Amino acid sequence: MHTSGSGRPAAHSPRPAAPGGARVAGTPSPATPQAALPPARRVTLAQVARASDVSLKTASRVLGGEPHVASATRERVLAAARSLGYQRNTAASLLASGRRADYLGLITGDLTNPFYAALAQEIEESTRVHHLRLNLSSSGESPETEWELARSLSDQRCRALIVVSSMSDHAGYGELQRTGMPVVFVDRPARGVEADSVVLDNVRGGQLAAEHLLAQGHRDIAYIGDYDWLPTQRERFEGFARAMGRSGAGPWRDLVRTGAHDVPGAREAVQDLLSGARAPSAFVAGNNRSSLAVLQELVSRFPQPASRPAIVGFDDVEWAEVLGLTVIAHEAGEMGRRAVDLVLGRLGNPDRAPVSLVLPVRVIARGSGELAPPPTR
Amino acid sequence: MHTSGSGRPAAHSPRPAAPGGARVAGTPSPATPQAALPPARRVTLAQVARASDVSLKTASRVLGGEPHVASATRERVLAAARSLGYQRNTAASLLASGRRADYLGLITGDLTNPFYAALAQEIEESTRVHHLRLNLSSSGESPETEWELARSLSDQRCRALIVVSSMSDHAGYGELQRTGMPVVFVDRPARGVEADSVVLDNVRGGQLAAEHLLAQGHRDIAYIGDYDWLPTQRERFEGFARAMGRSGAGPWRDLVRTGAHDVPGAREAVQDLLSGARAPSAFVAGNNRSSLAVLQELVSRFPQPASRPAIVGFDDVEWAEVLGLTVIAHEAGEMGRRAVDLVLGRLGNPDRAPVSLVLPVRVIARGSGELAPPPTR
DNA sequence: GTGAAAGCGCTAACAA
DNA sequence: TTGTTAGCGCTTTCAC
Repeated sequence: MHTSGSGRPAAHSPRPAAPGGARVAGTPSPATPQAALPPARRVTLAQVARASDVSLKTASRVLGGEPHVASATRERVLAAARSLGYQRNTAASLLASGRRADYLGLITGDLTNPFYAALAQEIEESTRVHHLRLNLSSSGESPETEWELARSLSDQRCRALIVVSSMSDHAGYGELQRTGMPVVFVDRPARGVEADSVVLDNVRGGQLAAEHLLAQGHRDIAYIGDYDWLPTQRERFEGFARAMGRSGAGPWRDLVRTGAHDVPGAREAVQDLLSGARAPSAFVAGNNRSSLAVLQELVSRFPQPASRPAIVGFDDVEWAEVLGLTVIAHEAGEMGRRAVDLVLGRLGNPDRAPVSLVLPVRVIARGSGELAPPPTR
Repeated sequence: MHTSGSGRPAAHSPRPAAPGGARVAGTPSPATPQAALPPARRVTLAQVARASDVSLKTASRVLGGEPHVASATRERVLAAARSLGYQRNTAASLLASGRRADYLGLITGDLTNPFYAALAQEIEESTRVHHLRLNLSSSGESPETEWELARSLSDQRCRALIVVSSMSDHAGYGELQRTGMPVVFVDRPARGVEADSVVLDNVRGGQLAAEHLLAQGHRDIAYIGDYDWLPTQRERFEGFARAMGRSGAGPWRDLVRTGAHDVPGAREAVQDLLSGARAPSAFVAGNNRSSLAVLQELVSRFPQPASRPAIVGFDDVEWAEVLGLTVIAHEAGEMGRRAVDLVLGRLGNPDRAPVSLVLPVRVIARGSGELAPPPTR
């Protein structure tokens, strides 16, 4: 048996041709070779009809779940379909009927961000309740990829689309809407197109975070934020700036670091701040990645929890509780449910005026945001 | 402006008809009503052909990216397509060509589990490299939902399927394979069907966890595990049991709690153990959910880190480092890449013998697993 | 309750 | 380089 491993793998080896560290267990070929089976030609409705001695149309009725078929006939067709291994050809069905597919499309930016994962999960569940499926895909925050995915979904006659968009202009989506596909924007508002959207009250979130720390007596409050083009980042920062401006806390802008989308990037920003001339006594983290980055850096630099700078994070992720992290929380799940409701509402009433929903945020105090600044001032 | 919120929402209100806590910002209707536009009838290739004064076939060639078209003709068709807002009908295209769609299907069990999220992310990226899209959906660990999704994907003539299966028997997948769609099983092995698979060396993982704690002198080692039907859980437990059995650590089976899939469930199990007659001095957590649950419970019961029971978790999640959690780690990303390689390999060579890959695991020591048992024994 | 014919929008084969 | 013809597998009329 192999050993317990040899350190981290070569990062992203493009095509691991050789098995590398993996153990290959050649499955012994059992006695049922699949070569004996017919070629990859699919069973068609016509074959089922012939086998059960009915017309094509009757077979179609049965397999399409239509009424007005004698139950004896129905059973016969069903049996034939089962024994032949019939699988409906969705493409043909869609083409003939002119209907749209039975799934919603969801384009998100990053599967591994727990916030989007929670959102996707909730959308999935809401979708299922309405007897629709969900086709989830990720743009990797690339506008080009996003548009490609959106086009592809539209070409596939997807029923409706929910998008966490990384595009700065959504005029192109108008083209898709015009073919009868509702589009709902989540987390980031629609720009340049009339469409429904659900977003968070980000301005208020940023403001609450700053005010919470100001109330503890902090003045040197740092802000760690995401990409500057992200509407969520801009709005959260706007709220932060508003509260800081009002507070008279001095030249707070020196302690602002934005543009870091992942944990390593944000961590660098924190390191930079902590080794700067004016070390902050508190941090506002603009999302869950930066929250984690700030925590990692603080924990490693300040072994005693009580002596650490304060921090208010964003997004109430699963690990926030155990780390005693004060956060600006919101309901990702609620956002998902609302998005599905909007999409279905518009499916039922395409001409309804666009709706923009703004969901509330709130502070959850867990200790990290209630630490006082050091007395030596 | 509304206040900062009013506690947690009513859990899963089925259809939030009224706006509730959300602010509705009615978007002012701009001057471009979309009522003036033509109905939702799509532009067809025939219309593009007519508009650019070429045959249907030539238009098809241009829009299908085929060669052997005069560049002047090509431009003319492209221009017409653009100005008419042509969108290819994928269903018709697939039907006529008999090809399969340009995406892989991935069925996973739980979008919000960071392990599966990382897996999906990597599969997405590997897939994109090969100019294919990814259609991700979640079964919610329901075998029925999984099969429905698999059938639907197959009916849509999805190119190939990667599954984190919650079914106990996979014979049904054979039917899908027979129509020419490769199926690869990830994280959980194929049962009852000949198919490629990539899994972790779970037995060894469970064994390493137990041995690590035994080496620190622990004897009262608890095990917190997932659903008993999960192959990963069974194998991890098997490894744990093997190490414990060899160790002569007494009646260790009393300290085993399995069947908890989510954090609250696992947390209950930990509470139960900690208030039992024989409190464990160490924990092995069978996955990242139970790791978090154990940590939450230990942190809340034992304010001093040094006095806490030891813990070795499973899955190297993002928050493990900041919490000093010793884990059994593996490469979820590697698993994803291998799965895509297998799927593409089989696409190129359908008759190749099934391959089973087993990826290695290893211990990452971060402190929580190196705590000694209390001296009072 | 059942069936015949037409055609959804596109591509494959072949011809010109 | 371009066009013609014949379907792909299904659903929709509309008849019986």
